[in-house]
Amino acid sequence: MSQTPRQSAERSVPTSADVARLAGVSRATVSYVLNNTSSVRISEPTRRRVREAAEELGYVPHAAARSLRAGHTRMVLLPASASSVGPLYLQFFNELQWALRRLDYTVVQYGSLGLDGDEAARAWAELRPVAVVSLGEVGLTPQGVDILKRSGAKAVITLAPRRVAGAHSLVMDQSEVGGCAVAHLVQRGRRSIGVVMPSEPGLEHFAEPRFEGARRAAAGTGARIVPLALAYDEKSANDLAAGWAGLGLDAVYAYNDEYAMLLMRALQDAGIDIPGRTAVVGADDLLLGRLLRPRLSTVHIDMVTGQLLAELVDRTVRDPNGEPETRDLMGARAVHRESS
Amino acid sequence: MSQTPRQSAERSVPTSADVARLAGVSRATVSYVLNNTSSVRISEPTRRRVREAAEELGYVPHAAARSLRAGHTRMVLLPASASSVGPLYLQFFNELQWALRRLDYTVVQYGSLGLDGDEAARAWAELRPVAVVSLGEVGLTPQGVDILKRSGAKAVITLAPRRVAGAHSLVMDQSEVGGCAVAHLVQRGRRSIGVVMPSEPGLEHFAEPRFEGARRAAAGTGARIVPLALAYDEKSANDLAAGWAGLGLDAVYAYNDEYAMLLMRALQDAGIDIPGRTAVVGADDLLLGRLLRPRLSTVHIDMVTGQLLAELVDRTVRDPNGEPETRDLMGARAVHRESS
DNA sequence: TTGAAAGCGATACCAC
DNA sequence: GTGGTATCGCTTTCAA
Repeated sequence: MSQTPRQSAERSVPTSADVARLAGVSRATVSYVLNNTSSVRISEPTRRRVREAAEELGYVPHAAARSLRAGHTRMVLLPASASSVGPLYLQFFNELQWALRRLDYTVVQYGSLGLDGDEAARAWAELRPVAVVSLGEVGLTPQGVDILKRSGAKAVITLAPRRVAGAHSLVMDQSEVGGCAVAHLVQRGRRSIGVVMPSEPGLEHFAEPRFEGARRAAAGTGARIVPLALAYDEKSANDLAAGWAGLGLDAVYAYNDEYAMLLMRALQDAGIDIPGRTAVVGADDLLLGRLLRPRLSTVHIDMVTGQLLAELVDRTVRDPNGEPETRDLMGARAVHRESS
Repeated sequence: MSQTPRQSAERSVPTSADVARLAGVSRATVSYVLNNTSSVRISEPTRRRVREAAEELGYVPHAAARSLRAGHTRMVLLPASASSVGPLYLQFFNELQWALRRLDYTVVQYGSLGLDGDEAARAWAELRPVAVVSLGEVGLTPQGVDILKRSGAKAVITLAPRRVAGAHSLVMDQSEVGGCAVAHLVQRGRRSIGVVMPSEPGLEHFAEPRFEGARRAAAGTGARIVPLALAYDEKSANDLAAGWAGLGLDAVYAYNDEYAMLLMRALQDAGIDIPGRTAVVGADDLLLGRLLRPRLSTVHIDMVTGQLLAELVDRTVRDPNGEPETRDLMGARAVHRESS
């Protein structure tokens, strides 16, 4: 190989041994000083010499070495939610990161796009995270949970629509969203209700439970539910709107506000009066929905706060043998505006 | 402390030594088999025994130990972009992750919310990433870059509005966006142009260059530029609209499509004709902007593809001593619809 | 074809 | 107060 890096300056990465040498002390002393170890008293001059040496060399401790020695990490791994991030999730994510860092965890998002459930779990396990908080982007299986636990994860928490065996499942029951929307429409006298299913991949985990919730809410009310495929582009919306009359619907729950805005515009352009002829309801309570005319009715989702979840993570890490709680952490309520 | 974990089963994490023991071979053999080391021939029966043992124990290699031994990682660290992620960034991010994983890198987003530049750089450096790709969420200083390089990062790449000394700076010149918008407005005969500055923290890195670009585009045309603070809520928009007449503006460039939609609605509600009395231009070319009436004019941004950036990362990792290229990777063009 | 052993960097126990 | 040193899990050279 011609890759011998001899010419490059390639000043190698300083280690604690380098710091020790420069400060004229042992590596142990360096460790004590830099970690403020309280069980040992180091004289002030020594401390200063060590600190200065570390500063001068630009010493940064090696996380891998440290965690190897320690036998555990403080890493909380969040599978990176690629698709399906609305502003709601984003805010939640930020809160969670904040709160976890305050609890002295290192928060790392791991890009798992295109890995299947168990591949992903293995990849995560290699990093030996102390906790994994999955938001349901990757289908975490019971085997996946087992892999993670066997590799030392103290807490495996899913915020998925469905429960996952073995994990502390915090179910965010998406079906409530669909349920609220349809209950609202039924209550307002609608009986023939379309439910938009986004064609975009990755949204099924959310769309299907929402649809199920819609179906359940309609059961026994005499209302019928019709699934409607819709892609997030104007053509798809116009096609759907063009055949609207033939569907015989008097209302539609459009998965979320963005799809609802798209569909509502197409319906308006097709001459369908809203809410007169067809009522439209979205979900997520986006600001933009309020700007439409008529104003978009929606389902407001109360998300668990990041703070709360961070505390659960911490509690579970400290007592991993507590009973996995399966709690529902999402509240949903319909917000009536003008489109329904 | 009463935390002695003696009662818990606490089956400890399997290591390669455990696999070796179970398979009746040495740790070296285990390593050879599991890594498909080609420089050494292992008999097929042995291979199978090792594989089965690993499977049975649920063995997952310890990334920290491996990289400690190897002296380097394949980790590409992306500071997690907390605020300011539009759908545009999201797609780019996903592309980048995909492409990097295809090149056999481990992509990790590190939540750096609330850390200042050098703190953040030190935190990242602890993980010894082989590359850092910053999208400008954190103010990466030349010192920060130095810390990273000293800790072994082969590539430090910024996609920031501004150049950062020492890094391979891929400038995404946000000022072009503002420039395009204002040039478009001037060309259509507007001479008194408001430029929205979002009040939300974290957006300054984008908003300021965009504003600068706007100012430059107006210079010498006789048009005047007026900064307008606007928060992303209805009240702020209504307040701004209420005083609109007093501002004497015939056009506004609203930072991006979302702010533009918000402001446009408030202006319409205040009885301002658009585009007759005031033209409105956004940026990002969101689908939703096309749904408004009048349809929202915007600035379309051509983002560098994730694939391209991934290749640059890989090239830089392989040849860290190449000249840091400072390339502009963003194209912007105005899209005229109906609001201007 | 397989095994023994050194060593990556940091920590914490035990001597001095 | 401070210094030697064993150790964490893994890879890889050298010997057998």
